Amino acid sequence: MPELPEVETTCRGLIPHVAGRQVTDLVVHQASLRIPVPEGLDELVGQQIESIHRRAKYLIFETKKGWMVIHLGMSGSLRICDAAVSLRKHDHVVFELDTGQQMRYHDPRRFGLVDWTSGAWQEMRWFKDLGPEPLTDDFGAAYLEEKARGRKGAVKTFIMTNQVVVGVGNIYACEALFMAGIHPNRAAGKISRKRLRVLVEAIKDRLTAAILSGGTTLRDFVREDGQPGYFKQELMVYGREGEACRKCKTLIKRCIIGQRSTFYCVKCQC
DNA sequence: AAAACTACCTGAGTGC
DNA sequence: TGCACTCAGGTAGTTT
Repeated sequence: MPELPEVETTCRGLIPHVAGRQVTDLVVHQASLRIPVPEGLDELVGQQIESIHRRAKYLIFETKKGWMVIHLGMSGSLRICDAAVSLRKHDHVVFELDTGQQMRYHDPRRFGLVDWTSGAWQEMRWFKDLGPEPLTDDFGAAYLEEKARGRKGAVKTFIMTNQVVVGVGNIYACEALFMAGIHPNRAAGKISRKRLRVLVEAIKDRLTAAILSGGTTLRDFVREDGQPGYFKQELMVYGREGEACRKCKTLIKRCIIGQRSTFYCVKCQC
């Protein structure tokens, strides 16, 4: 999926087109997503989108009547286009706006979700056990050290755990660990506070840089205007198995950690 | 409590 | 050209 930078890119791209606009109609072409698209989503019709927020990898659309929550799963995207543009396969939910444009939720693998609540969004099950946002001061070395204490599992799995910190997926976990010089398989609880500080800064740095590049497009991700993100060019290890390390020329290795492909440099990371 | 594994789904790529 | 197979950005839920 879209990890945090891709969701943030989508959020920023949607705001000029959607914030302050009214949703005049809504058509669900495929309700069978990660959870069924709820009936209550109809309440959105006639409402003005006051603003769009991001929490973790969730997009939150604010109206006076309630909140729509969208997660892009592994292959989802939200695009703005003219109503005349023909629908594509996997355009599952179409939102008609009072500008005459449409916002289309597209998701081949259907791991994403579209949800609605008339209560407080924070009370929804998606937000119950989430850790801090990585780009805020709530996420720091002291916090991470406390969380890591006693953990014997791989640090890579650890930083990808949403109860620890949100928004770090497989790409940016690999990239941040490379930048921090930490081997992805090292036990989380056995990393010094000094190195955790470096890791925290590496996570913030890579996520921030990726947002500036409009995210990483491997296959599916596109911004609201259909353009790809350009951070792929800056990847140091992800997807580079057998290629030369950009720092030391050693060939990049791939292994499986927590069922996920993991890329690292044996010389730069220990 | 934490770690390990499962399930959800389509499409692209590879090897035969 | 077709078939069988592997792999892919996430995460909630279940089992060990």
